[in-house]
Amino acid sequence: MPGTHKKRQVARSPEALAAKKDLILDAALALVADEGYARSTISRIAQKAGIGRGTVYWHFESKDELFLGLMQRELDRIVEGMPAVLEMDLPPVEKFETLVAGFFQFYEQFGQAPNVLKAYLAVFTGVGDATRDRMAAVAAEAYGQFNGLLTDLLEDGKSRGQVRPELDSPIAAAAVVVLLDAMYLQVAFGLVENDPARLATSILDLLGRGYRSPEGDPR
Amino acid sequence: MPGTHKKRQVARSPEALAAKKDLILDAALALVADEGYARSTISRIAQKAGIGRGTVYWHFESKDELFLGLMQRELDRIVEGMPAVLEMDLPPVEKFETLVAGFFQFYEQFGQAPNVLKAYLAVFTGVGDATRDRMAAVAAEAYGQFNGLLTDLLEDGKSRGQVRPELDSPIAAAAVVVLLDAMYLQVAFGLVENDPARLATSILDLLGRGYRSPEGDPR
DNA sequence: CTGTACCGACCGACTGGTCGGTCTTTTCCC
DNA sequence: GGGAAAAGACCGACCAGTCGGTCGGTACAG
Repeated sequence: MPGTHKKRQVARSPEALAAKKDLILDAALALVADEGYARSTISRIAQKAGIGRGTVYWHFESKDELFLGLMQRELDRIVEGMPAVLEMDLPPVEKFETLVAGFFQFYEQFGQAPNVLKAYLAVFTGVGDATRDRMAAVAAEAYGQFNGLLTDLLEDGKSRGQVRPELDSPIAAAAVVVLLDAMYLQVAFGLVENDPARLATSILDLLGRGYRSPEGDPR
Repeated sequence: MPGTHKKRQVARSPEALAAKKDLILDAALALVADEGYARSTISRIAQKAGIGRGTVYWHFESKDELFLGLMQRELDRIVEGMPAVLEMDLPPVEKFETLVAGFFQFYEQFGQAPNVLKAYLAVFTGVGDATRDRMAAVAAEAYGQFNGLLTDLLEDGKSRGQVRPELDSPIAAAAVVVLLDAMYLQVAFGLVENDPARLATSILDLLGRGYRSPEGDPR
């Protein structure tokens, strides 16, 4: 079918609606990623999405609402892939590390890991207080899920002698989640000059075996 | 000397100048800590400092310059106390952990750790690109110093058998620095509901001994 | 009188959000 | 079927308000 020109999309269906919303969110993400929240005005988001200013407000109640939706969408994507790892036929510690490695890879898939991270942070700090609380709640839920999986794996690992029995699993899992995600913030802002990949490997090693020599404490 | 009213200070000396600058920085820090960067306007900073709007611009070239100075000042304070720990009569691993613990305590001394952290982050994301780069450079130097000390201590620990010999000290040190500081960001934004103190303890334990059971890998 | 320290009215730029209006698609009545 | 009316999707000029920064001025020390 030649000459299939669709300069004006028809929309109307829920899918098309969602697609348009995605279009706007994509534009917002791209913009905020390399210009920061402050410069990501509605005008420019609309311009980047190739739509009118008012249209943005037709799809989203406010600027804050737009960015809340952005975070929600991205976090949903993270959570989505997590349960698959649990289906794998591996000992718990391996699953644990696979899950963690997957977390590392998550941002890479965007191609521009630092900027994406930066973007979320920029949104998070640039947005109004009430919205920030809601965003935190959304994020906390995603983190809670990840945390729960890791806790279970650590417990499972304990029962198989792979994990130190005296470890407080929920707290340790929380520590791991916090540290992993947080590390990327540092990398994103260029506060550390090390290669992220090497840093990630080192962190996994550090978390797994610790820096202390296993031969007791000479003290 | 009764009736010592000094509604108008004389200043003039470099110390008084610096004191005034500090006054402004204090106001900016307090404001940004509990209102965020976006609401920390020059007007309100001036108001909080009890001075006129124009006066702020007499002491600082621009708003960005003000916040750059703010970050510089606070980071200088962190770095200041670090070498003292090295003088202590302790084995390297203990020094290492003391240093790390001191880092934990640093923010507590403000009384409102989360807000201060949040403030820096808000400044960092709210500020212009050029200023952000300069701030990152300032931060990177402080981090570099901390990192260097930790690396030395790990190396020292290796020579005494307290630290796993195969550990890549500079990378591990970087990982620790990154993780420690970054964790507070998470806590500051309420992304983790755990008690920061317990989390901190768990992290130290995790970094020191790892989650894996020392009895080899059953695999 | 000169230079330092300080002040706050004022300015231009820009922002998030609104609103009247346009064009397209669907619905409905005959 | 056809034509009118309603609904949906979209647009951008406009508004009120805010912000960083300027600038003319005052007070005072030397």
